[in-house]
Amino acid sequence: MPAPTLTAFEPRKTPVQARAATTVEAIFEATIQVLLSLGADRLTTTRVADRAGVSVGTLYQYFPNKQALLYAVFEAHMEKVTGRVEAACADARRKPLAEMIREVVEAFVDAKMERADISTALYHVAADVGGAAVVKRSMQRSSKAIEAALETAPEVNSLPDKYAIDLMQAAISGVMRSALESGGSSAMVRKIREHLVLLCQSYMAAALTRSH
Amino acid sequence: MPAPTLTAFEPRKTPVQARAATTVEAIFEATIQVLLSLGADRLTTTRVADRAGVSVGTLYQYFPNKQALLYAVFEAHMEKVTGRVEAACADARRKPLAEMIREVVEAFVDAKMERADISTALYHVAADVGGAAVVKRSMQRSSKAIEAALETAPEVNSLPDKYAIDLMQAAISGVMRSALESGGSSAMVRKIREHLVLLCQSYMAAALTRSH
Amino acid sequence: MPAPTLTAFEPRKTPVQARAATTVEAIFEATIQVLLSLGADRLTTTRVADRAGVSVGTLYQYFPNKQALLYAVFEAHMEKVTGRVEAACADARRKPLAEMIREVVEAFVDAKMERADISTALYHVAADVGGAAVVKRSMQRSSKAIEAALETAPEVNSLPDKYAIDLMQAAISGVMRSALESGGSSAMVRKIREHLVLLCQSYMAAALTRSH
Amino acid sequence: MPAPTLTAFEPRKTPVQARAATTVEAIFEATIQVLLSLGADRLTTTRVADRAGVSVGTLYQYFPNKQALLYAVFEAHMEKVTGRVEAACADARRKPLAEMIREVVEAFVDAKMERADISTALYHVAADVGGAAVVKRSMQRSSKAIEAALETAPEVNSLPDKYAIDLMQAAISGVMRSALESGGSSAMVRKIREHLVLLCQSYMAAALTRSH
DNA sequence: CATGAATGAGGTTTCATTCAT
DNA sequence: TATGAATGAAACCTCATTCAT
Repeated sequence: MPAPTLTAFEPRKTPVQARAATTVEAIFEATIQVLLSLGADRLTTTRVADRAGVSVGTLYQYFPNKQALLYAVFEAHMEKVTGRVEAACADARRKPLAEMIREVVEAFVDAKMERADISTALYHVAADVGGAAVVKRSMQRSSKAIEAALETAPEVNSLPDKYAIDLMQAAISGVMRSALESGGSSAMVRKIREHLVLLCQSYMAAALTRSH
Repeated sequence: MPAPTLTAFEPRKTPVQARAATTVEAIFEATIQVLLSLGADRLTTTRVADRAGVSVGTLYQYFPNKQALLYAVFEAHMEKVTGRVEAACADARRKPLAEMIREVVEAFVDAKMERADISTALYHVAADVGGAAVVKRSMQRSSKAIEAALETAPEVNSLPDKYAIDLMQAAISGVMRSALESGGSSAMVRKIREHLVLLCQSYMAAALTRSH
Repeated sequence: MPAPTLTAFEPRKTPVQARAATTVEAIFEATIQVLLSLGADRLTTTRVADRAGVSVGTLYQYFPNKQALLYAVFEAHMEKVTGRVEAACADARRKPLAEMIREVVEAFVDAKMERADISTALYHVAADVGGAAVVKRSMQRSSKAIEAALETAPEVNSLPDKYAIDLMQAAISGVMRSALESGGSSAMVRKIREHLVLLCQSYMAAALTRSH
Repeated sequence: MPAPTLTAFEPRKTPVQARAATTVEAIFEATIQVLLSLGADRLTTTRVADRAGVSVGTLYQYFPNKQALLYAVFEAHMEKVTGRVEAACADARRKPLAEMIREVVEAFVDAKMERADISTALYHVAADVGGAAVVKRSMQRSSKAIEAALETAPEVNSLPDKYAIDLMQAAISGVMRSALESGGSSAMVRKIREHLVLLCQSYMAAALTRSH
């Protein structure tokens, strides 16, 4: 699986006129619409342009190719989710460990669920677009935020093993992905959210105990 | 993501003759080779046939279309992994809970890692092919096996909440996927395996406690 | 002007079935037809395929891209002309110098004029297709043939300066190109042919005198 | 080769203001730059405008379309070369025939070589742009100048056959083109220049003898 | 006058699939 | 049964040109 060259994805030009900004926004939105209604492999640049009410040419003024477009959309989505997690971490400082973890986990779950449809649609896309790199960056940012929060928890003396946090995140992501892909009801989601909190709490407790 | 019709994927004919079985095997192997060397989106039926040393026409004698081929390959892979987990569950009966979980988790990790390259390559494929259904079936089988094992553990009186086991599996899968996609070293994999055991042990303990 | 990579032009596959040979021939012929009727920059692969009575896909089975097709056509044309010159050289052995030159020059002129339309059409094409390399190879072959012939001329003791023959060829080509592009009448062509002979005879005589 | 309508190529407006003249000059220069760095088929109006530091819109204020631009650039180049030849002819009046021819030929060669890169780049362009007409006009002007010079040569009583001069020019052009396209070293160019003088001297001598 | 965003026809190329041999 | 030539819809992307600002 030859990794796509990331440099090829940079936006072609930055809009200077007001009109252009609107256009880019419309293209973004249209991409998601098409993704949701037709799925990743029936998404074509022409269709996106149509839905956005612009011509293909216009689309290509801002994105050098299809991948760049999808990459940008994916990145924006990840940015939103990561932002939420960071915010939750900031809010949770100095609270007891269990509560802290609950809040962070719930923030993540809620962020994902809020635009569940988009999340699901983007899973399909990420693979063909070098999404791994974006995911990695996001995880690193989240990790940093979580570590910083953990350090302020009253029960925590020393940080856990450096893999522990990443692993926790991967576990959460995996569970959410699984839940989203099997299209669980909202009742189910509530249950999963509950359990995910439990999972993280018990794992963190264990990991911290071990790290003495 | 309009789910592909599953009925369309069934193999066109069952290889009754020895020659046919060989051919199908060759096609399977070739598919994986191409997947690994060229990636999912440069995989074409012609290329697979070439690599397998048969003509495209022959390929289409055994698989009604490209999706069916990929679906079959994916299914076979999942079958292998699931089989391993089931075997581990059978082996672990009556052992103490912690040990039981260790063995099951390690079986899963090892099965995935054994053909890590294939696992990774197939992630890309699963999405376009209705892999979700296969995954679901696999998880259900594993769940059943795990439950059956758990019932024999000395410490366990009552089974945990019915979501707990699925969630544990989803967590494990998620972590493994993340590890594979970021191409971790074997040292890292060992560390992750360790932690994954810890995660599952602590989570199961917590979930069982709760279910009283 | 970044020279096109020549390796990219090699035919994609050699026809093994009889049907295929016909197809390739039809594509060649169609290319020339389109070139003549619409010109180089309105030549599209689709149009060529249509004219050839096959689908575009078929065209691409034999030529990896448009350039490869044009390159092949150009090469075939040069091959024909060069062949004629070589034959003329072989025929002219041992004849007096003036006559020898007359025959070679006339062979070249006649070969070009015989398919004057194609020659003209291909000038446009050669540039975009790395034709320079083909031209060079042709010239080298012709040079060798001419040298070999000259050595048998009774008046010639030593060969002329090594640039002389190439230069003579370039002069002939240039004159023919000019004549073809300005679409001279056949009367004019006859006149030009006559003068070209004179030019070459006098130049060769001078060059040989000098080389003592 | 359907000849483009020449009337469509005339510049849209004559630059009367100083600013405009600068702009046009910049566009000319940019065209050549792009031609040299990217080649004829990656030359786009937008790219030229960018390189020239103006907007596409501005470019279209001075040239009604792409062809007109290229035509103008080509014409300017030919104008320079032709001018040089005319000057050489004027200088050479009354000198002995051999010397006269030497000077004219050398002027032509030197003019071409001075901007060898441009010459080469423009060969590619001329074809798509109706350059034949420009070439023809240039040749006619040169012919006139050469004839006028010849009449003053002491050895010349009557002018040569009316094709002779055109043919000589075509020969020179052909040789230079060939030399430029094969990218000869400067040593080689000197040799070619030498030989070209010889070729023209001997041909003219022969042609004049004949015309009695 | 200059700008540059928008247009969209049209070009090249791919590839899953069929079917005559 | 196996073959592989042929198909052709459909995807991606470019670029000359226009026109509102």
